[in-house]
Amino acid sequence: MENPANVRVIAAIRQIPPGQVAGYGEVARRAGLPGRARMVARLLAGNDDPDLPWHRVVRADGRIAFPAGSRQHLEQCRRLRAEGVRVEGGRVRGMRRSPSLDERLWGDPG
DNA sequence: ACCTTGACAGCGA
DNA sequence: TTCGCTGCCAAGG
Repeated sequence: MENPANVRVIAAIRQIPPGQVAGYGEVARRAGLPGRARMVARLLAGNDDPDLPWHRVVRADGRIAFPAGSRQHLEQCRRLRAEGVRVEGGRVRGMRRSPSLDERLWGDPG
């Protein structure tokens, strides 16, 4: 990792505790790189560290980014389930979708 | 410099 | 909820 940004992202991914998941954008945000979700994806695509909990990174809607049937998809699903994460139909359950900006600002269900 | 591609995200229909 | 479009950033040809 020559780039400090990449280091931040990797660190953010490592910050994700077992049994929990985070979206790409979420990871980027935590790494102090808002709007760099795709960068996280690129980074993971070229990741070579087996210790990196890449399986805890899913899409914002909780779906696994790999196409169903892919070996990587099975692997991620398998690892998540191994940590007690509920995965159904290639989607992670138990993960609350990020509240809308309005809801977040208003803080009221309306 | 221009266009295409990718483990993405948000909004509207 | 699912599908489609748009916005986004970085890398490769």
